[in-house]
Amino acid sequence: MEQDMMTMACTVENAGDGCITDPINTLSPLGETDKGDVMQTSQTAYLITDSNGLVLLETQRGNMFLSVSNEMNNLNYTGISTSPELQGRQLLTTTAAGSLLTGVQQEGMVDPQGVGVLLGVQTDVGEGLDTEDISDTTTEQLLNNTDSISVSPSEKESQKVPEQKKRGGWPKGKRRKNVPNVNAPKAPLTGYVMYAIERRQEIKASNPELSFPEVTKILGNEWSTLDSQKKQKYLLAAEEDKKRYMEQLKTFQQSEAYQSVMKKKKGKGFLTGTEIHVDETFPYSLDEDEGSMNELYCRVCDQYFSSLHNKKEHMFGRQHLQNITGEIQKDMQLQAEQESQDLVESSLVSSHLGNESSQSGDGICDSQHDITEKTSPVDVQGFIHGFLQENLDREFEIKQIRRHFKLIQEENTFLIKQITELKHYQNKLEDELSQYKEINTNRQGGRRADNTMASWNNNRKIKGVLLDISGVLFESGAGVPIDGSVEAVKRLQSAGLPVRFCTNETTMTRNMLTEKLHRLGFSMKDEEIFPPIPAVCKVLQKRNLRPHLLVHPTAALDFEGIDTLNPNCVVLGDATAEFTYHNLNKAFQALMSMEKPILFSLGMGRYYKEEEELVLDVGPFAKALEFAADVKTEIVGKPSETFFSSVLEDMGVSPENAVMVGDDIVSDVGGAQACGMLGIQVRTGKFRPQDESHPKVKPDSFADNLLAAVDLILQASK
DNA sequence: ATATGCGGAGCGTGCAATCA
DNA sequence: TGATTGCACGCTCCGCATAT
Repeated sequence: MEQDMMTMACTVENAGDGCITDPINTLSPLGETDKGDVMQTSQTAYLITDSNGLVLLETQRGNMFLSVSNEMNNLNYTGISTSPELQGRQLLTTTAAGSLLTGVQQEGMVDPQGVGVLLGVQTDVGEGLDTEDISDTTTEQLLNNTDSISVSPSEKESQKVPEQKKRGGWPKGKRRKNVPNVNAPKAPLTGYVMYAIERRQEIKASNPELSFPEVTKILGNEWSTLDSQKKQKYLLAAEEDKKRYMEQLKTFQQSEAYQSVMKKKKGKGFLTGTEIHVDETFPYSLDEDEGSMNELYCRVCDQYFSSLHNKKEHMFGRQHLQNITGEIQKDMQLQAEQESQDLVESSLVSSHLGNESSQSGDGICDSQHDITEKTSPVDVQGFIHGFLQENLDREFEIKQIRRHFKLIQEENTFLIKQITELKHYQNKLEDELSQYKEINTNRQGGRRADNTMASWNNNRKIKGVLLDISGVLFESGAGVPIDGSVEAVKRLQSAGLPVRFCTNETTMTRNMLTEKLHRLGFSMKDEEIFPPIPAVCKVLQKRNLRPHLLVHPTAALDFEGIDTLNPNCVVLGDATAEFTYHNLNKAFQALMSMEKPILFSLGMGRYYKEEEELVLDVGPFAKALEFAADVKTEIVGKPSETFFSSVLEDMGVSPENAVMVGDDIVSDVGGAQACGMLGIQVRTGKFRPQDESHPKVKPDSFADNLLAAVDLILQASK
């Protein structure tokens, strides 16, 4: 056996030179090999009986022979086994420190301080032993004094040549869950836990069949019923441990790693204070620099607590420390990875430059290499690529934002426009409302004229009066006289003023109209009523014209005696329902068939009021034919000057001494003014508030009704 | 939430055996 | 020879009971 060994005479005392580095955690039971030359102790340790106490330690990395010297003070590292039984068990390293020889130490053989003094404890075994004695004694002692030293024959056999472990398992370098940093202090143990640790072993030793939870149950029961004096011992110990923890924690928090993590957290926005400090108020100090608002918040763990107590518990707890230490480890890992990457990159660059250098032969010096490493083209390209990509991303974002902004702007513009329009309508409606309110007030307050005598008639003396019928004497459709109108007419007639009733009414004959007015309480002669039909009949007879009639069927009766065969003109009245496409087209065709087409319109009113609604008058239809046949309409009726002149002629009054009272600002008032008469607009009939600001016609006066107008007229007639 | 120690489930990986 | 399958291994996580 000895011949197979190469003595290296390397003392374990001198293990610091690097040949012994790896700790072994167990020393297994001893035994005797079947060959007799090696006392097999376990899978990991052998005592070699015939080699001066040579000890073979089989470690996880290999085997080591330790020889015991006569000086008893040194345990010599002897060499590597080359025997067939031990082939492949090459010694690599072992530290054989205290923990390694724990089993032996229990036998009083090994000083836990180190193997170097291992044989110093031989005093326990006996002094003056030779090497043979040593080995025998050692073996014996180990066999006699170690409870666990017993190995079955089958085990011996199987352990003679340890089975090679199958490969596989967890991959090298694969990341695992972060293990709490060993530098972080362990949380203090409670009194109960201390008691449990101590008692668990005892209970387990006496009742090895009990499971862990069962033992824990027993422990819990024991602790609950434990004498307070006995409890006090553990509670005090727990208090001491807490102090220990506080001290260690303080130190830990002052450590560079911890501070680094806290600074990093601060940089990420978790902390807002200007500096990190550790003081006696720990653990609150680190987290209280944000002010009392956040004193229940742990920024490291990003967690809120319902009370200071809970937070305090948390700050003492493992999770908080794990978060801190996790950060530290992450930091370290990142740093390591960065360094590794830098190394790879720099080697790549070096190699690249080295090739270039050797190819060009220009001999780039080391300093140049250094500079090149710092400004590595790999970095620059990477940076440029990243920068461009980032730039593209940002540009895309900006484009989207601009598009969105534009849409919102358009929407805004549209809304502003709508608001402006609505405001405009609102103003208009408010104006109209105020006008109506004013009118209403005036009506409630009785009749009112807007002008004094001096201002409205310009000192012109009234000698004759023309009155519109519909809308001034009575409301069209309703068929009832307007308040005060009957009285007003009577007053005019009583004053001796000549009165003529002018109307463009063409839906009934003059007789029918007179009868209607009489029924309403008015008193006038038939010839004082001036509808347009009698007037147009005079014109037709005078000019020898034969009309194509488009008038109301009733009004047609007034054309009795007028030759309508072979028409050479068209007479248009308020035909109402007879204004059909067919009839209008017939009139159009008649006009178009004439060599010199003539179109008479019995009035040119745009609309009038009937039963609370405005309806189309003859004007729009006359304009339609005028446009279609390209003719100029001759108006017979209001506002024709001829019409008004014929009325004035009948009265024997000059225009400047006559006044027209009407509800149609254009036909009545405007037409009269055009003839040189005065015009009064009454706020009845078809009157609308807009008429008071009519762009073309400015009445000489407004009056709420005929009665008010008559007041003005009678004063102006004096 | 944490400590205690242990056993077992479950997962991921690598390797060996097997098969086409 | 490559693909598939099964096994071994290393590791994590969980549960157990209890007090704090």
